[in-house]
Amino acid sequence: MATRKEVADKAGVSVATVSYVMNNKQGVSEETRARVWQAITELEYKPSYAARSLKIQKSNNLAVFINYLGDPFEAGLLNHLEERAREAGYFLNFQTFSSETEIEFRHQFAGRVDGLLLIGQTLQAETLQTLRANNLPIVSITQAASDHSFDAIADIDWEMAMYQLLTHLYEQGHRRIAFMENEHYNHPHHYRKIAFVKAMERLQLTFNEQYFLQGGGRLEQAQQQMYSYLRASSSEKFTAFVAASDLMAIGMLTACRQLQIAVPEELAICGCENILMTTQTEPEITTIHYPRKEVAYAAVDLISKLLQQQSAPSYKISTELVLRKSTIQQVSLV
Amino acid sequence: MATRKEVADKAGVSVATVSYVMNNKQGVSEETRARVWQAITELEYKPSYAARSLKIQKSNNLAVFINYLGDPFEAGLLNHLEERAREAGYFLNFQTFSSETEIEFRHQFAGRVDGLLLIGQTLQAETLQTLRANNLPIVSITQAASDHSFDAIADIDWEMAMYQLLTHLYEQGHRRIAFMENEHYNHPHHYRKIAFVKAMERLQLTFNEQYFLQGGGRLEQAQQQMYSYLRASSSEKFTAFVAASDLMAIGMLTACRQLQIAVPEELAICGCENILMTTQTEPEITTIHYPRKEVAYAAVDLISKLLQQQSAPSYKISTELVLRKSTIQQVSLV
DNA sequence: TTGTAAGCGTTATCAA
DNA sequence: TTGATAACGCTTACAA
Repeated sequence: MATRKEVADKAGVSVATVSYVMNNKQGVSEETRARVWQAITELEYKPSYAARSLKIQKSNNLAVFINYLGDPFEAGLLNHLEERAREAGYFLNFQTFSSETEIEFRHQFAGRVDGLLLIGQTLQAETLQTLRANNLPIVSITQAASDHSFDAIADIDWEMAMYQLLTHLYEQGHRRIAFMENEHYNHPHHYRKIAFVKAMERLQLTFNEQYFLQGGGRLEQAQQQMYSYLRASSSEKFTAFVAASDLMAIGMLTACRQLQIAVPEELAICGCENILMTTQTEPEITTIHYPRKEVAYAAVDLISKLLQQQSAPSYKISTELVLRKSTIQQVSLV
Repeated sequence: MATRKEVADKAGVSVATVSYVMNNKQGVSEETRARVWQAITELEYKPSYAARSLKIQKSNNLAVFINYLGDPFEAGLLNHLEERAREAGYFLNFQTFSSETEIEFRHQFAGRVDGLLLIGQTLQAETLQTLRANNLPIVSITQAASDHSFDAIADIDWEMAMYQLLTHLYEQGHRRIAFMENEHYNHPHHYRKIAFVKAMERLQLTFNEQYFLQGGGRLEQAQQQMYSYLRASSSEKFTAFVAASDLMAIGMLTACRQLQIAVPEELAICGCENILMTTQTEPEITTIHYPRKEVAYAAVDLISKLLQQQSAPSYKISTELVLRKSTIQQVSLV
């Protein structure tokens, strides 16, 4: 790799001039500028990121805390995050986050990234403090369950969305509506449970802890839990299930097929997110649409602003229900 | 952020000594070592990555060229890559790669990452040359279609696997076997087509260009192409389809369901990779198992070795077929 | 319009 | 066993 010094020598100027040219500063004569560019091209000179970072105290790297790349919802979000980050000149470091590794984790980022993008995780107070001390702005995509204030949040209006979804089920005649949750509290799914509970209360529907199955956010576990639930003989069964994620909804649907439970006739199932796979199942799955591209772009824009000391108000949009066969019956239950 | 100088002052030693302690060099008295550690802890000192990178000319970052994060196969691979990279002390930069951006792309990495992890892409000769000039080792996960030699490759034995898959179809009575390809040549799917062609020849099965449908690697396109194919009236129809990816196989299955074509009775469908979703469809999909964790770990290990100037021989393992209902009939076609 | 030089926070060589 | 000090390659006053 050619260095700036070599370019300077070749062009017969000082190193400073090379910098001026590289950074498009004005006050350099056209003639010198051309000569310097020529040398740059010939030597295939590329500035050193490390040196530049050290000097300006910026890395142009952003860390993204992910929960599980095997979830298509998250992968889709990351896809768009990366897209937008590139436009903005950032490199992204994807980091799988879990509570077990949180403590060693929190010291990893100072000086290595300029900011953090979370996906609905709940951080320990001390982690938050360390990150703050290192002057790292934090933007969360999707609301975390605990409300420690990040610098900004980009999300949909979950309470509204969940209320709409439950209203739809209510109109279809459902009264006993259960929820497949993700029992890990520091996970974006957890806030969806909170929204579910609020919506149930608002509709004055009864529920208790029995109404919550633990799917762990994973398809396999959701499928297995649903299977157990369906096999357990119980006098009063639920008539509808909301899953905290589409992936879990898909697992539940498979459990129903295995046990020959008709969906939606015997049981309605719906999810959150609207991942592509919900259109490939039989029946297709009713869900809450989560506009991944829009939210991801907003999140990158927010953190860009924060890094330029601009104000960055949180972004929260309303969204739509996607009604599909898994909750729609010809004849209502009522 | 405290710097090394502050630590040195606080501990009453020189900056060099702090470095010795941080890097666990021997030759420092226990007493000084303790004093320095104390200062480090109290000041919450963390070494600066940028400074360190500049000095030792290493970033401990690796770039990963991805094709499409929306494909669960790739996302799964990345999940394991990240896992292993973390153990090895690397941060990963995921970069969506496409031919359109390849030219600007190739200058982005010098000095910013220590090496590259590809996922079956085919690079232009000049890109390869630039990367080489910058002394970046390149390891490819899955074989690229063109055989420019990377420093190492971690993959399964596609030719063997595809031959096994076709043999299975052959034994089920199929003779007219088509392939849903990904027409983008610089993509891992492309090598699977090559393996398919070889296996067809080995089994002495006839085929021509009509035998290839273009699915673009995406579920939506595969579904649509399959739909068109199925609707087009043709005297001689294929009896089996191999898709270059499971995602495309799923799209094809949906097209069949939409047109009420029975799988596997009227048409057999199978894929490659064995993503989780192939167990959630009706019928479940026969596929080639791709051990993502194993291959991903191997790839990170290979690049680690290369970065330590150790020899790193390519890794190629045989794999297994996963037989499921989408290709298995009670009564054979023969 | 261009050059000089200090400094970013490390590592590592050489002395002491 | 420890301390000075010269790089690493860049940015940016300030000087010329």
